[in-house]
Amino acid sequence: MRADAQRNYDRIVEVARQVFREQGYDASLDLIAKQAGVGPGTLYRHFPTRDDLIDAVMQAWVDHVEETADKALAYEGGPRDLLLHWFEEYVRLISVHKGGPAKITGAMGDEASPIRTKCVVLQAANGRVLDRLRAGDALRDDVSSLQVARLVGGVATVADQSDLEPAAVRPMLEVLTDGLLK
Amino acid sequence: MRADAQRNYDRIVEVARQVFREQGYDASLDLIAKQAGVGPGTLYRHFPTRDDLIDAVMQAWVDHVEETADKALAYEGGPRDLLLHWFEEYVRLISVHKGGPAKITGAMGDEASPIRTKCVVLQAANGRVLDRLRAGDALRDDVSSLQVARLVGGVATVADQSDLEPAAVRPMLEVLTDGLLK
DNA sequence: CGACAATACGGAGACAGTCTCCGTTTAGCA
DNA sequence: TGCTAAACGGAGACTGTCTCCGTATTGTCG
Repeated sequence: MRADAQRNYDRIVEVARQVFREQGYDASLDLIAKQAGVGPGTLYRHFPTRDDLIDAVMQAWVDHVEETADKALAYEGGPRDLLLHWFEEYVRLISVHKGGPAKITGAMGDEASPIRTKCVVLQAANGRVLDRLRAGDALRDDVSSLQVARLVGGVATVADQSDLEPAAVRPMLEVLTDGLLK
Repeated sequence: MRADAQRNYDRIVEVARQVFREQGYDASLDLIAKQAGVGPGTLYRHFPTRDDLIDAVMQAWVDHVEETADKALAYEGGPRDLLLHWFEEYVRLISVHKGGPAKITGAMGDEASPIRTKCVVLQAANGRVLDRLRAGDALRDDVSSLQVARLVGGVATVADQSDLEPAAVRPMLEVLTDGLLK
């Protein structure tokens, strides 16, 4: 990539991250281009679709996901607390941006989604935690990791769309936890 | 209301119902106006916001909700089957239109929502079923009916956005059911 | 019946967002 | 330094939302 192209690419991603955080994922892309000091054409050449831009914005986030899963796995305690704690982290992770839960959970399992890579990372992290529980024979065995991701994603989506406090989300996650453990 | 106004109102609702079913709740309103043979001004005078139109479209649906709850309550069997059956019906009810689950579940608890009346009806129906279970001391008592509605709504939202088959939704509802019963 | 408010209509157009095309500019190599 | 491929960026086409206001219709009252 040419130096100027790289410069603009980075600039756009940086601005987009900020704007998405402030206004949600449906912010105007032309506005992002303007704030980044480039024309709309430049933005659309680098990121043909909105999802492509979102994908780029989330790059840093990926590392954070793995780290969070590591921490959750290091947790010493019962299965219920482990799972509940992980679910809370999971919700927090996918809720960094307004509209994020719906976006991510909707793309989960969709092979063709532009943000697929992010979903894979998230699913891998979730799978690691669940496998630990499966190893201890604590998890009911008629649900897949994908289904669990969708269940928790569903709670996060509702919480996001209804502007719920974390305190209001917790009991819902408890229900999930109890429903998932043997 | 003047006769011609009434005529146009009915016409718009009828067309909107069909278009929403085909294209989802974000279909173009000007297009609905055109198909109904009226100007955009007329549509927007009758229905200032999209939600107002959606609300009108859902009027017939309200009756169906109550009826469905009645049927569920008439069910003879264990709490688990009763609850699971009701949840499946609930998901079906709010999934009549693409985007419906998110729309309805997001509005739940929002006093100012234009589709609030619909949510109230739905919550009342849900409350009736849950109260029956509470009477039999079968339901965990740290969750409200609203929280249950959000949990099931979350599953429906994810299913809607990921185009899941009913068969894929069932196990998720089973997890909820098991998590909710004592 | 006819006239006159009151009510309702509807389309032109302002505005905002998406996305593309293409003439212009620039980077980087020879 | 000169050349070419790569990249830029903005004008503008297109689509959807929503409003304003001149025009048309309704229904009532003398």
